[in-house]
Amino acid sequence: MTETDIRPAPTTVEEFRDRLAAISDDLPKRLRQCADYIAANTDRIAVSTVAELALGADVPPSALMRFCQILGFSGFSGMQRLFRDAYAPGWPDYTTRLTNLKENGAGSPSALLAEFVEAGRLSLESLAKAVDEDALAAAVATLIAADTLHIIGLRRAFPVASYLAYAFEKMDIPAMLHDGVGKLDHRHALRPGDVLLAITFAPYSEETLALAQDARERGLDVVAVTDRLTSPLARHASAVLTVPEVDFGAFRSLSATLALAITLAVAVGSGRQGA
Amino acid sequence: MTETDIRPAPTTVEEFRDRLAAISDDLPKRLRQCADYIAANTDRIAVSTVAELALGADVPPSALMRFCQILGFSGFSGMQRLFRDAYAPGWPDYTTRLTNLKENGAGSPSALLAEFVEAGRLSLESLAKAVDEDALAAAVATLIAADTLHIIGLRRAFPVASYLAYAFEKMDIPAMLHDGVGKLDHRHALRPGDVLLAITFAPYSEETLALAQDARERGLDVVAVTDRLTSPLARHASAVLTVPEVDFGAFRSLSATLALAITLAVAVGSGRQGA
DNA sequence: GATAAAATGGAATAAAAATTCCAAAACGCC
DNA sequence: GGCGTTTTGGAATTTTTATTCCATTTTATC
Repeated sequence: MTETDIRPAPTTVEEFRDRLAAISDDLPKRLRQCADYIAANTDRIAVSTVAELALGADVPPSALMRFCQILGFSGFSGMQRLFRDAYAPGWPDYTTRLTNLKENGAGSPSALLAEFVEAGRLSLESLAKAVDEDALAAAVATLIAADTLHIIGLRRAFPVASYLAYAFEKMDIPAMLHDGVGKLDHRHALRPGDVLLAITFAPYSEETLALAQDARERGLDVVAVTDRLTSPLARHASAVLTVPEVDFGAFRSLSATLALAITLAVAVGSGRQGA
Repeated sequence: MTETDIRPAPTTVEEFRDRLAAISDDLPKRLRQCADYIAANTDRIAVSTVAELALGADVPPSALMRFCQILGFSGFSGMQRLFRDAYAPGWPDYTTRLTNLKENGAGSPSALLAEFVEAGRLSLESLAKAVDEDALAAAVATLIAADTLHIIGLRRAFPVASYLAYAFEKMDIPAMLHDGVGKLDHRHALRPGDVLLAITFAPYSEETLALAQDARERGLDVVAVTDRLTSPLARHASAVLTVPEVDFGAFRSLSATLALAITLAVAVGSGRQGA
């Protein structure tokens, strides 16, 4: 580090992140530790002291001070001010409300709702954290290039499949929902150039796996939405998207799966528009 | 204030609020100011100094100190520690991740996903805040007392309806999904003692409204899941549940609606079990 | 492997914040 | 309106926290 990069301090959290990313490479060992720890714990800056953060990053306080100055602040206090001002906790009374709901007694409808809301929220958060961006991009690319989309998802995955069918229809994308009504077998509808979008979670639906295998054997691309990379569906798929859904009791929240589904739909929709 | 109420300090935000509410009445002028300001700005305790809060409450710092001690803390630092620690969960780096996803560029699949995840989360939070507990309890009671459940929800509400049908089936509750396949009209299946569970959002589906009206005219109870109390569906309903769903772009996240749906299903399921 | 430059750790210092204490003011009661 | 009690404001003190500085170690270069 030379002292030539005395640039003005970031004034927004955005700028802060940019600066952090920009300098993170080519930084000596201890300062790198600071950068890594701060990047992973940005949210704690507002409520911690130099000593606490230094302990967390496993560096002496003076190293952290130097780090703040390299970022352009006059010191730690300047950096902290940025985050204290921007600080807006996610509990403007939401957490309180949840607790109130649960206090109605275990098993009461309100308490159940609180549990499912929480399960949904956790699912969404895990999805954001765990999503494989490359796999997502690959799946979207595959779907954009397809002629007709075939969608299958049965039992608990059926709501997702039907939502996808609805979304594709809205966007004038040719799509066919294989819903198993009347035990009809529509596999002859799979034509070269088509793509199958299959959704299933443990215990995996036989019909879904069978259709995926069939599609694969005919040379079609298969995009899989499932719960684990080791899912049997993954074997037949060219792109696999996993969704870490949190269950409460016997029921899957589906929030995360639906968020992923609608993302696929809209991404494919806008991708095709441009094409 | 006498000094006899030296009770132990609150150890959770809940306890804090309770204590605050308990003492807020019968407090001298300055301390009352503290209580009011703190109640309205609880979220800033973690990131403020005594001086800053005192300024905000328009009292001298020493008054705020006294206030902290009345609450049971040894001083301001003790109170602040509670909020700094409580703040730890919530976003263990979830927000960071969201920002990263969005940085992939507007319109990219990752950025879209971030938006939908956020929309889902907001929807769930609003649901928790806005849910009418009495209406929910009433709806559950109605559904428990029913002979057969009829479920209708078309277009964007169809995933919800199908999920409900799946859940009821899993729990051996007699339920019939009116899905409009083949333009078949199943209204003759509505029999006295049955209940209709109807779901629709603006723009409201004609078929759903018609079936609800029909059911109502035959004297059946109708439980409505919709977006506003003034929805046309509400006119035909004996119990109305509203879901404040946040949209992103043209698409509804459905997270909150599904959470509500699954709550209904499980509450009804356990209610019938006990009966 | 010698030399210069950079990086580091920790002790010393400065600054800021929290906390106490008490004299003065306000209040309630007779 | 006087008297005891409670409340108040602010200055003094203590504690915590941030920051600087420099001797020592590490690293890079030749």
